[in-house]
Amino acid sequence: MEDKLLLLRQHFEEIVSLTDEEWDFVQSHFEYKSLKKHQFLIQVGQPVDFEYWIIKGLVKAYSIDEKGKEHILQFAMEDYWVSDHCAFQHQKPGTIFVDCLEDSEFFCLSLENREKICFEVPAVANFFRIKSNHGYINLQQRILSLLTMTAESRYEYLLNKLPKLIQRVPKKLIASYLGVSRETLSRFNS
Amino acid sequence: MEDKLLLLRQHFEEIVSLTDEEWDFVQSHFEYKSLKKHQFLIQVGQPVDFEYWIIKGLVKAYSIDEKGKEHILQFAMEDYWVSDHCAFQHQKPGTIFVDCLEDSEFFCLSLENREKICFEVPAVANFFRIKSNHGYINLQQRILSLLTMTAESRYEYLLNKLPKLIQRVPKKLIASYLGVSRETLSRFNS
DNA sequence: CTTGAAAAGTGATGTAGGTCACTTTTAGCT
DNA sequence: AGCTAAAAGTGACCTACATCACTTTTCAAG
Repeated sequence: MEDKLLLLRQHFEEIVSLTDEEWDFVQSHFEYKSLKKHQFLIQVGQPVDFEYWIIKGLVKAYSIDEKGKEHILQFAMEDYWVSDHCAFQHQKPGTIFVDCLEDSEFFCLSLENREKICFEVPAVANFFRIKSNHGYINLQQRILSLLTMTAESRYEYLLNKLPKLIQRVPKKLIASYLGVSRETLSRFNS
Repeated sequence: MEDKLLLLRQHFEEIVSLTDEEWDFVQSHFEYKSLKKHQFLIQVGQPVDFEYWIIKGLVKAYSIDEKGKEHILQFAMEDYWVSDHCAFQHQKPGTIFVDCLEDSEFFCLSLENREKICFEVPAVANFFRIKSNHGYINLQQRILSLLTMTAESRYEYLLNKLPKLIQRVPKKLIASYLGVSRETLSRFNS
């Protein structure tokens, strides 16, 4: 476990500096969790008690429309944060599903604990501020890509940006992330 | 000007508490700017020295594709923050345009000053953290709407969510925000 | 190594929404 | 009030992509 916590510390220290005492305080507010492939981290209608930092593994966050079709909001793997941020922030029931595409391990942070460490250790508030800002920028890029690009160029773009991801995820899920049908995506390569 | 700064303080205090001394310190790091309709706040290729809190007015943030078509990332009005967050954060040249749809006034915050007040006044770091988180949640919603909804229902959704905005913005810009052509949008009402 | 299920590929056909060209309406300036 | 330019509406036609139905390939579990 120490090695895993060290990874988390490194993740924080990529952005802000923490003293050993600060880190001891911070790390004591995380819980550990591990799940097998196909198990759910978050489900629609269930409480969302945590946001999760992924130690290892791969998950998908998605919602299901009236027709039963899956729409993928995010893939998240090692070193990513994932949650139903909306439900988590407002402590409401989940609005999306998050489940594991591979066996996965997480460090879990409750809202109460997050606010505690943010108000106790300013560097942590700055860490989350900067992280959140990066996330915002990424989503803006994705919106632009949905507005400006064809399905095919969105696919090429993703191939370049996250080649590793494509290896680990079935194409039909990539299609659902790009907002295109499985069949259409399949016709792109050829 | 005092009244305008008071508005800004209220904006901060909706989320965090600040002492008078803290506020004095914080407010001294903002600059005031005012622009007429059609003037640019940010331009592609130009330095992005600030992020802007809108005291009054309305702006659009957009990019222009190879075919010269405009794609609107965001409308922002009173009490909103706006910038080219990506360029601002990395101090790179602008990647989008932001211009005024109405005469507008802003408080401007440089990156240096933002980091200064965030590291000096922890409440401010928490303010931006929480704000940024809200922004992230909004963008996620918009991505979901682009993935799951038809152009028509996205329009209806927007009509319900921001009726005031529709009054102030020409429909062709709404179309560009929704990712639909002007002509198609025009056929929805009828 | 086999086998059953999930994933991927493929053809035929349907449709939401785009594009182009033109008309009508609205709104800002002098 | 009168004029110009931008905005909005509309018809005809086009295309990217969806959907459906089916086949082939891949892969994991016994």
